[in-house]
Amino acid sequence: MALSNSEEQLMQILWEKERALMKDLIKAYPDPKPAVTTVATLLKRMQDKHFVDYRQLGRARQYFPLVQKKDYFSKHVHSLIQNFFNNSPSQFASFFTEETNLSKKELEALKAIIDSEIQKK
Amino acid sequence: MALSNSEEQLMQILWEKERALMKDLIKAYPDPKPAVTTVATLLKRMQDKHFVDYRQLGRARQYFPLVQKKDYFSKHVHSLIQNFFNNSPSQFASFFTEETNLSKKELEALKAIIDSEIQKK
DNA sequence: AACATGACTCTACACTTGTAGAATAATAAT
DNA sequence: ATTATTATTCTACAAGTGTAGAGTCATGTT
Repeated sequence: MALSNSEEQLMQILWEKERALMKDLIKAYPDPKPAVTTVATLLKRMQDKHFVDYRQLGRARQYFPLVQKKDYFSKHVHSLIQNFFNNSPSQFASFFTEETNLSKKELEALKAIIDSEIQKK
Repeated sequence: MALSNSEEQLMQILWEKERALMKDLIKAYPDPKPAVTTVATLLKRMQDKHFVDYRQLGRARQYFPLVQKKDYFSKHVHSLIQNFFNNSPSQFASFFTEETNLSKKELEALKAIIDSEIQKK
């Protein structure tokens, strides 16, 4: 099951911190901060969904992500590509390149990456 | 306000058809097809969200999208980039290139596109 | 010892989403 | 005319989501 929006936001914080106590999480939220109970509820739901777990450290819990940001993200992109580009990554890529306003420098960098990928083939 | 999943699915059909009557929509759904009333509900909600409108054609309604697939998609990608790549399109691009398994041919094609984008700068 | 603090669980509640039956209206087919 | 078909609106309901108060328990503080 997928994360809801507010769960995903919390997940972002966890990915950044790698592991965190409740107070760290609250601290990381931008204003207006949610109530502690709200975050607790989200964390519990995220545990049910197997996205988060924790370790009991003394009296506090240290929460940490069970899913890598990279993997999570990867699924997103793939479903985007599937839904919007007929499952064609290259179609997506060209759309992306034209739409996103990359600077010349960024484009050059990207080209270099592509070149190195081509080498690998 | 954003489209929900099932609304988005319906939107895909509409984008493909450009305009469509109820029966066309139902026909376009894969099995198991939803009830007509379900689609009607979705359409109404989508109208409320200003994603869809219709023209009365005789006794039937011809539905059509108010939002371009391209624009809608663009927002998605941008928010992905913002959430996952710290707002750096080039970071995203390199991740994408490495993750998605593009063939050599696709990579070459992509490179050509990038070249032409560079020219424009 | 008494109280304040922090973290967690329970409970709740309004809103959204997925899904569709019932009722209605209009037209098409017999 | 009677009936079948199709599209629409109304109503509903379970599940999921966003948000948080109340209560509890352990610990830190005075």
